[in-house]
This record gives sequence, structure tokens and C-alpha cells, in this order.
Amino acid sequence: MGAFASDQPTTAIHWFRRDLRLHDNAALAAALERYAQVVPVFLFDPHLLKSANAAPARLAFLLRCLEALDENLRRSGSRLVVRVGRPAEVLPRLVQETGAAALSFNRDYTPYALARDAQVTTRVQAQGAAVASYQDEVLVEPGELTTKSGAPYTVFTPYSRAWRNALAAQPPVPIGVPLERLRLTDARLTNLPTEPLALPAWVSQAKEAAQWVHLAGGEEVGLARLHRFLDLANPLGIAGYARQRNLPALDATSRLSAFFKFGALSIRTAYMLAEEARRQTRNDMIYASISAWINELAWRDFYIQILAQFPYVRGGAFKRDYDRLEWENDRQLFQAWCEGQTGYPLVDAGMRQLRQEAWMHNRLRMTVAMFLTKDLLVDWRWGERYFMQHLVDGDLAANNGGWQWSASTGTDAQPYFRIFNPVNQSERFDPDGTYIRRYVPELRRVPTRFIHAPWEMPLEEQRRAGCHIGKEYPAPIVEHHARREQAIALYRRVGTLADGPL
DNA sequence: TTTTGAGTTGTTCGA
DNA sequence: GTCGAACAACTCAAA
Repeated sequence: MGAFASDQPTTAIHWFRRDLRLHDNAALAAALERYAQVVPVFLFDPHLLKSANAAPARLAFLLRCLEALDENLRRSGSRLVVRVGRPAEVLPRLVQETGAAALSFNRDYTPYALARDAQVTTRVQAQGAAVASYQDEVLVEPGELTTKSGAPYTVFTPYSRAWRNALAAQPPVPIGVPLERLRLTDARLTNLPTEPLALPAWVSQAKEAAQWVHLAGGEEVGLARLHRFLDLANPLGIAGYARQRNLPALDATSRLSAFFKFGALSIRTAYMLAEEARRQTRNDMIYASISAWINELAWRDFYIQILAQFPYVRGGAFKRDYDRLEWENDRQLFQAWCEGQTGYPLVDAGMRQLRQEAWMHNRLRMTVAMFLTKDLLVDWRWGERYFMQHLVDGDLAANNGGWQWSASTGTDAQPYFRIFNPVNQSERFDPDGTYIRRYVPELRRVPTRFIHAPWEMPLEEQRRAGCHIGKEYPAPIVEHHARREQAIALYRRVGTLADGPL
């Protein structure tokens, strides 16, 4: 697979996957420049629509992005052709139907996508059509950066150094898409049958489905949100990011993850605009804030790279010894965690935000993940799956990387005794309890000095706050310090086992 | 080959 | 309240 070689007055299919936009789109631009007619296609792949792999909110967001994409295509005299089925079967049929000479798409690096695309490529090439794929989803591709010994980086800091150097040496440039070439004129192509854009039945029939329908999606919304975030005059924007991003009570993160996940926003455009803002500022704090945000883009590439180079992390520990951790896996404790009923206010607030908004502040993702693994001693994969079933921005690479980091099984595993104290985190990052009270209404009248550990309230205080521990709000389901010791023992046992005979 | 420095996001304890 | 040390030992990356 390479770039298209020559100019041909014929038809190509552009297969939209995680690049649901017309701006700055590598494969789409290439196809439009080289082919007279480009048929834009999206496939609903049953594998990716299964309830085990998807979240209702994420599918609703995907649908919004597709509707916006279709509208934008229509504005340019084209439209989105939608089909349902396995790509390796549907695409060859479509090539035949359209008489296309080529298929183009942007590369996707998950294990499933790599296998799928290899199969599609083989079959389409067997029909005599050209297949070209492009780098578009990441700033630096998996495999591009290696250590001096030629191995992939497995530690973030050296990776990010190499990543920054690579981007400085060859700054990414947004790719102009010739929209005027989108117009479909061939009657055979304008009349192609298409399926309706609709959610699978298990989502549309779920009782909570209605609330996600109003999610804002699509590239206009993504671009507008990016510009608002990068506006240095915005008090909740990037200028204060380094300081404010850790405070979940503020809406001071970019909230762009879902847009990046589906490519409704170009990572190149985002990087370039941030980099430009950084070049222009003379303010050290702002410079540091922009750098901190760009560093998050490096994390995104890092975990995409880890998943691509070490596909076994999907299902097992990056540090394989930790597959032998003896989790307690108590279903009742897991259930309480899912429902935000652990008795630890910050943890419960985070879990309830996830259910209410299909999104959780990153500080809370770490806190609740750490709590599930180190306080409840539940296998990180249970939490990973639960997140994927609820997050609007759920992404295999980032979610898996984050969970393995929290569980100390991943790259850069921090010492396993470094365990978040949920009360401590609460006092540091939600000092006045604003975030807690927003998502845990039964604690609203609890005074701030008890909001982080309400079980310490005297009975009289509980009565006054209308919040009795064990009644309106649960008592802590585990005792942190005791569980911390248990967790450390659990991890230590793996260490000794690793040295001894199995 | 050997050595050296470093490793996202912390906690606890005692002075 | 603030500070520094201990928490263990290992692996990675580069010189």
C-alpha cells in the first residue's frame, strides 16, 4: 500500500472510518486530487456495534458526526453512501458496483483494524483496484520512532522527547481538501443505494438513549470548540491549563477527546494551532500551559503506538508478570463502584458523572481506576470494559493505557505502593467540594470540613445536613488503609513469584 | 559492555 | 502546617 501513483480520470472510493471530516483529511484529499469522482462511504460494521464493544453515548455521538458529514458532503454536491456489513465483504461489492479503480482510507492501528484492513486490501487488489492508505490519525506513526537499538519506546518521557524532536524537524502541515472536486456527476454514482443513518436497536430502545441524542458532534462543533479552547482570553481555556486541568469542578480541559476519537477534528490542525499560539506567547505560564496540552497529544500517540506494537495489551498486562495478580473480584464491590455508592464522595462523584454525562474528568479517571484496583482489588479489565461501555470518547488504546497505568501493570509502571488516597485527592483537587456536591446531591448540605470524609460527621451534624451515613449516603464499603496494605501484599506476591519456580 | 540517570499525575511518617 | 525521607527494586534509554 502506498500513495496513489498517477493521475487517472476515473472513480475512487474514500472509506471514512476515524476521519469523519472534510477539513485536513489526508486520504480524502489524495483521492480527490487524483480521481475524477470520489464516492464517500461509511460502513456500519456489526462487530463494532455490538453492545460489548460500544457505549450508547459513543454511538449517538458517532451518528451526529456522520449526519454532519453527510450534510457537509451534500453542500458540496456529494453525499455519504452508507452500508451495513463486514468490510471485507461490503467493500469488494461496492468496488464492483461503482467500477472504482481505487480505494483510499486513513490508517487505523488497533489490532482489529489492522487485520480488517489487510483483508480488505487483499480482496480489493484481487479485483484489480488500487488501495492506498495514509497517515492521518496520529502526528507520529507507530513504528516511526525507535530507540537507538531499534526497539519501540516503552517509556513515555524518552518517547515524548523523540516525538517533539521529530515534529520540530518536520512540522505537520494541515492538508487542504479540494472541496470543489467532491461534486458527483456520474449518474451511476449519484443513484447508489444507501442505508439510513440510524442507531442499532439495542441503543435506540434503551431507556436512557434519548438523553444522548442531543450530544453535539461533527467537525464544525469540533473546530469551534478547539478555537474556543485555544483562545488565550478564555479564562477556562489553554492559558490556564497547566494549573486548572486538575480541578474537576472547572470545565477547564479541552473536551476534545471524542472529536479526536472519530476524527471529527484533525489532530494536525489542533497541533499546528497550539504550536502557533505557543510560538507567539511571551508569557512563561502560558507557554508552559500550551506545552502541557501538547504533551497530552504525545500521550495519545504514545498509547496508540503501544497498542500497535504490543497488541497483547488488549487483554493482558503490558508487564506480563502482572497477569498473575490474584484479584479478589468481589461482584458486590464492583457493583457499588459502578453505581457510585462506595461511600467515598470523590469516587462516587466521578462514577456518577460518567453515568450522567458519558464523560469523566481525567483526574477522576485516575482516582476511580486506582480505587477499583487498589482499594477494591478488582481486576483492571473489569473497569476497562465498564469505561468502554459508557465513555463517549472511549478509545481502546488510551483507555487500556490509562487503566494499566492505574493498575501498575503497564508501561512506566509507577511503584505499586504509590496508591491514591481518595480523601487526600478530594482535599487537594476539590477543596470546597463543588464537584462532589454537583454529582452527589445527598451530600449537598454536608459542611465542607466533612465533605471529603462524611463518615466522620457526628450524628448531630448528619441530622442537620439531612444525610445520615448508612441511610441517605453509604458508609465506606472498604477501609482505605487496610485495603492499601492488602493491595501492596498482592503486588509483592507477584514479585516473589516471578523469581521463583512456577 | 558497563555505567549512569531517570521514571506523569503519590502517600505516609516523624521531626 | 511543612519538610524530607522512606517506600523497593527494576528496567529503560543513552552515553
